[in-house]
Amino acid sequence: MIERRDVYQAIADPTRRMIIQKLSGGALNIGQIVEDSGITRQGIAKHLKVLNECGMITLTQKGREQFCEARLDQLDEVVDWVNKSRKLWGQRFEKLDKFLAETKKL
Amino acid sequence: MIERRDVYQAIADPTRRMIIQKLSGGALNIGQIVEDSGITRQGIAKHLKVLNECGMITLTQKGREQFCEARLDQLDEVVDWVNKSRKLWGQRFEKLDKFLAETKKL
DNA sequence: AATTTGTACAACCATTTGGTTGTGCTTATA
DNA sequence: TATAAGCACAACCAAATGGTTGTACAAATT
Repeated sequence: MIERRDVYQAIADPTRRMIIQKLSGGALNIGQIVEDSGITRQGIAKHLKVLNECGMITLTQKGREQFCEARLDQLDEVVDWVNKSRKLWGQRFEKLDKFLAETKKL
Repeated sequence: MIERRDVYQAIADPTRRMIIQKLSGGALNIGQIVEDSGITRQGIAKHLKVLNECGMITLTQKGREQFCEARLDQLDEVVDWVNKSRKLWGQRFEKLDKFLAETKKL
C-alpha cells in the first residue's frame, strides 16, 4: 500500500472535512480548530499533517502560534473528476441498448 | 476506527475511481472490469464490495454473470459538499482582515 | 459428460489509519 | 522570573486497507 496523498484522500475522512469546513471561513490556529472538535490536539495535528501533505492547507508560523489556511482551489480537481465521470453518463444508454441487444441474441 | 462507508470513501481509492470511470460508460461484468486493471479478480471483487456498501454501484445477477452499474447520482453529494465549502470562500476576506487587524494591535 | 468460464469465500499479509498518552521545548504573559 | 499557552515529537494501539493465493462451486459450452 503506497501512502496516497491527494485531494480525494484529504476529504475522505469526516474529521478532515470538518477541518476544511472550519477553515473555509478563514485562517485559524490549531487551538481554534481543536475547539469543540471532540478529539485531542495531537489527533488534529495528525490530520493537519495529512492535509498539508495533500496540499489542502498552508501553514504559517506567527510567533508561537501556527495558522492554517485552506487551499480550497484544490477541490476543483474533485469536481472536475466527478463531471468527467458524469459526462459519460449520456453515452451509457446507447451502450446499454447494445448490451441488451447482445444478450437478447443469446 | 469505524468502517466508514460513504461516497467520499468510495472515491478515495484510485482503483475504485478507475472502476467508476469504466462503469460510467454502462454496465459491465466483473471480468470486463478486471481487464487491463492490473490487479486480480479477487482484488477487484473487494473494491466492488466496498463500492456496493457505499451505495455507489448496483449488482445484477444475469445467469452466471454479475453485472455492475454505477450509481453516478451519488457523486452529487461530493459536489454539494465542495460547493458548500467554497461558498464560504467569499466570507474569508473580511475574516482575514479582522484577523490581521487583531494581530496588528498586539 | 467433461471442460471452460464466471464467480464466491476464506485465510493471510504488510502497511496505513485514526486515534490516544506522555514528554519536552518555545513563546507569551502575570 | 515563574507560569501558562501553544505546539512538536515519539511511542503505542486496534482496526481498516489493499492487495495476494488457494479452494470450491455453479453455469455455459463443447
